[in-house]
Amino acid sequence: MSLNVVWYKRDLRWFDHAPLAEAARCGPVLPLYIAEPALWQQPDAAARQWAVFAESLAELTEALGALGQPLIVRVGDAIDVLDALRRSHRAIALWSHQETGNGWTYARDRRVRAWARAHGIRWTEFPQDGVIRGLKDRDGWARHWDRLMSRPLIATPDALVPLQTTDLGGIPSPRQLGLDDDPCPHRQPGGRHAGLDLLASFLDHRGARYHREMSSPNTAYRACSRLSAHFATGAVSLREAAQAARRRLDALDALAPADRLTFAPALRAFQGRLHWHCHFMQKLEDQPSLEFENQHPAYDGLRENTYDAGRFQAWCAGQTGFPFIDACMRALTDSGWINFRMRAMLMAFASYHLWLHWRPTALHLARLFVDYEPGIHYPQAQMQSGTTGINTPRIYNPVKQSHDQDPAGTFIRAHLPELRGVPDPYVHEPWTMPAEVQQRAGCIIGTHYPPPIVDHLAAARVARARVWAVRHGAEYHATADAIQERHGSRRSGLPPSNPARRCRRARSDPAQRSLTWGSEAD
DNA sequence: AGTGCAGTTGACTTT
DNA sequence: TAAAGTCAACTGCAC
Repeated sequence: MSLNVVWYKRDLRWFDHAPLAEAARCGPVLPLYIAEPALWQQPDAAARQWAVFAESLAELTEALGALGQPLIVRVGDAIDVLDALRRSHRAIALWSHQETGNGWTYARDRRVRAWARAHGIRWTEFPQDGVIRGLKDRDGWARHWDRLMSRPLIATPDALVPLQTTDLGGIPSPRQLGLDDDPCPHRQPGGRHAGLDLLASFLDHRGARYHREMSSPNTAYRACSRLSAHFATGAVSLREAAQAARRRLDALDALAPADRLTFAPALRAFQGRLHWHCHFMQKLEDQPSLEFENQHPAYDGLRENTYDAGRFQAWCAGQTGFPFIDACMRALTDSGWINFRMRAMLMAFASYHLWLHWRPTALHLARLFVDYEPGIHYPQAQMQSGTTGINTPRIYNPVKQSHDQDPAGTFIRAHLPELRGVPDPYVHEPWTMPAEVQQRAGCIIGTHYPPPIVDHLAAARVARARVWAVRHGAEYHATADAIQERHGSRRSGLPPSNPARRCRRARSDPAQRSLTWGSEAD
């Protein structure tokens, strides 16, 4: 009988885990996590993400140990580790989830596939999160997702046969993986228990006004589920969250009408976010080049040659002179999380107002997100930069957003101590403070806080003109229609410019408007 | 009390 | 998920 190696990647749980359950039915299981230094040294990786993984791994090994066989942890290259197992055991079979990761994990999986084939090792991969590998056509995707999400959750094996393994290995430190220091004082904890606690409190009370409170960073930290980090590590399965939300929605009938009336739309909004989470991952699964290249090639060359390192530094440091932008960036740096709308604003501000190419800015955000999910990140980064070809460019006004989302300046003052003394009328645009008010506020513009790095109205005007000039170019629309056909949601998105298809679209489902970026299934 | 006008609001379209 | 522009309906007010 062969030894069944369950290769954990970003599915660090023991419940609703198909590879573990199937492998356990076939014989003895060796649960394995390979901490790959080369992966953690990629430019999108950061120690804060590893910290969440490490906490999840600690719980995983404890839980598997209770079943009979703790997790075995190895540090090194995946093929070196797997090949060592192959050589020390008579026969092995490999079990895992399919991973929709970045280009590096995609290449690693192809290497492992070749290695497995060369040695006659069976590698069984299970789909995760409703992402379909080798998808030819987006039609019917939403129905497929609904079907997958309503399948029964997979039970944890009753017991695992203990192996006579000499060395379990330990969870490596960030330094062992080559990670730099990455202080994140308000990071949320990793691990399945923390994830299940969040799910329970979100469905019990925190999420009651989710759809209304997700947009402002003043309310979002509490009112969003904050499950995104746990979906990224796989400590909680998307399906168990979707089914818990479903059950909660069904149970709302017992509530007083006043509670039901807000909670029901909130839960439906949450379900929508879970759907969009996978919708975006499917995009990167279908087209891994979205991590590196403009989705629509007509935008090639638009920003590449105008890159301004000083602007990039100011944006990264939360020193652009726009208080709301800077407060969002500093809150994100401090906690590893910010709500979807502010992520979109930060990205759009960098791409439009500062005219920075999305690659370096997307990598910076990736390193700040404890819930970094490549399949959501790159399609979103491109969408907020106007390079997809299928989404209308949306340019956020940093001052208007400030008034809308933080009218009293609470969030700004919480994260920009240098602005605490600035009176209300100036907190959104401190550069308009007269000199004597600056004196009294203890905030001299140019000394304590920078003047705005750009004239935001003029910068938005120029950016809009540049992007629309590309859209009006010859050749643009034929390519855009092809992209819509391949990637566009069948529920929403721009109507194609082909009139025949526009008619067909008009009869399809009502527009589902919310989208997700990491978090919001957060 | 009706009319004309400026300014406002909201729905809808365009970029 | 944005913001600006357009247009029509509406409001307050002077005459």
